[in-house]
Amino acid sequence: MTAAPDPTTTLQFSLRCDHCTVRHKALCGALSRDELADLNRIARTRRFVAGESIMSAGEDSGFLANIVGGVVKLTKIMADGRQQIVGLQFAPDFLGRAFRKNAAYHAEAATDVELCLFPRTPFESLLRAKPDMEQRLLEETLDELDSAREWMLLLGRKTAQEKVASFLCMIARRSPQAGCHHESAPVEPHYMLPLSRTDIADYLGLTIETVSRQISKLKSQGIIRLHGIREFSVRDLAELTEIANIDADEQA
Amino acid sequence: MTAAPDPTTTLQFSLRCDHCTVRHKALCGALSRDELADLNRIARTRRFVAGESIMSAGEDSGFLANIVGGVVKLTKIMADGRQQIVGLQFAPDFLGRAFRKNAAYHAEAATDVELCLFPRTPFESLLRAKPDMEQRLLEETLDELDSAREWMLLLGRKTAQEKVASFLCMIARRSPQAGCHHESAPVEPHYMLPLSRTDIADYLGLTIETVSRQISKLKSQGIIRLHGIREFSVRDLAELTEIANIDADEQA
DNA sequence: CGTTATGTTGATAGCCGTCAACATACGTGG
DNA sequence: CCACGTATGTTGACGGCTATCAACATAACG
Repeated sequence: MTAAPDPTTTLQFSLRCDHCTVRHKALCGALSRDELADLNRIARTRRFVAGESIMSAGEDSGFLANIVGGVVKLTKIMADGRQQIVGLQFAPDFLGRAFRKNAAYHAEAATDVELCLFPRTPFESLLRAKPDMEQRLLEETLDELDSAREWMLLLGRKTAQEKVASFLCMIARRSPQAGCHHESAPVEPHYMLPLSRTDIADYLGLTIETVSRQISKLKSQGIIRLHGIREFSVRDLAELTEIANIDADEQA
Repeated sequence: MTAAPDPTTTLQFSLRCDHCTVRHKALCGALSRDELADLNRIARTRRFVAGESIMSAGEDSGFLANIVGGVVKLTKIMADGRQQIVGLQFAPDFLGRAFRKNAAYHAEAATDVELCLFPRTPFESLLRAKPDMEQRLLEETLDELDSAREWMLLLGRKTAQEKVASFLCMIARRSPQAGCHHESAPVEPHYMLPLSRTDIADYLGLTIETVSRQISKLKSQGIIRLHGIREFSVRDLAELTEIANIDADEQA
């Protein structure tokens, strides 16, 4: 970790955070420059390769984090091995269970991941001291709760076809390319799948075989196209959305 | 609504809140006596009978609330009528989506319910002004998120038998009688089911027929006893927990 | 006491899980 | 560059779990 210049000497000091790609959207966006310098002093970045475990259920990893890049999956595992992904988090989401040491789930890098790590204790003190930041965390947590409930509807009531279509819609909607509908670009945007078939199955409460079959079916129906195994494009997003049985108001 | 005495005249004024049964556990427990008087001035209580709608998805009810008594179910409904309960809330839980007008789900009284209602705007201002209270809301929201993820595992990966057993365990654990294991009381504690069979099915992602069959099966196996239709007792809670396939650490 | 709502039980069907074979992609060492 | 082994993904056959449809039982209610 490189030490930042003493913030008391000048207001024009530079921080690693200045180059952070998620700086203005993440929790730390609520901080003043001086506060950011304080946070900078306790934070450090770390990379995880795809598949690497970030935190384990029931044990305190000792830190909380911002996701700078990549996708993190949160999983629960039953004694006999059945597994369910209970959350997918993208940059610049916050990672970790504030105010409780033992998370009830595992966190694992779904892709290569870069995190900005904060030791738990000083970060929780900072949260308590900065209501703006705590409020950002509250709003992010409320959004995650809404997403979780959306997924409960999917897990409890949707068919395999609807589940897979819903997943592809979610990926298309959350991808960076989304929204870039150049009139001049007649090509369909390509989306990356951040998960393996096994992970998709664990996210949707299905088996890999069923996931594979439903993807093939959508492909043969001409709704989607596959480009390699981790990339796809959508012919008609409205039609895919319809197959997914997603209400208008649940897209939020 | 009865007006409280002017708090400036004395510190010994009385409030309706003094008699509130959830006062010390709810969000408002974070407030000083004067602040409580402020809240008291904008709050009012209201009763809902079982089945009555409290808030509808996509529209702003204009208020947030504490649950003083009863059970509230949060539901999502698909266009074709399929329904999923995405949350069950008991006193003294907080009800409503702070900082967003349009909740993505309906709230309905599962039993007769008493709420302490707060108009949205002044309550959100109060939240912003009182970090202690906001922090309580954050912690409650984090707990709800944990519960939602717990339920995602159930919906995605558990069998019908495990789902029903898990539900009964949850009721037993959250019931007021829970924990009162008098050595001198040889009778099994009786628990009330706060939901109809239809609601249980919608909570577990099953049909009412399957719920009914699984309950009958547990009864015939001697794991549970039914007393009427809305009351049950458990012969061996450990055995029921085992059937539910609940990990030790997920009971939190 | 009749009527309706709610819950139970049975028969059947269909969706999705399981098991198995095969295909493709990926990595490693010759 | 190719051969090989492993990991990952696809496709097919079959079976079981749970949904569906239906009849009946019980409870709730006027």
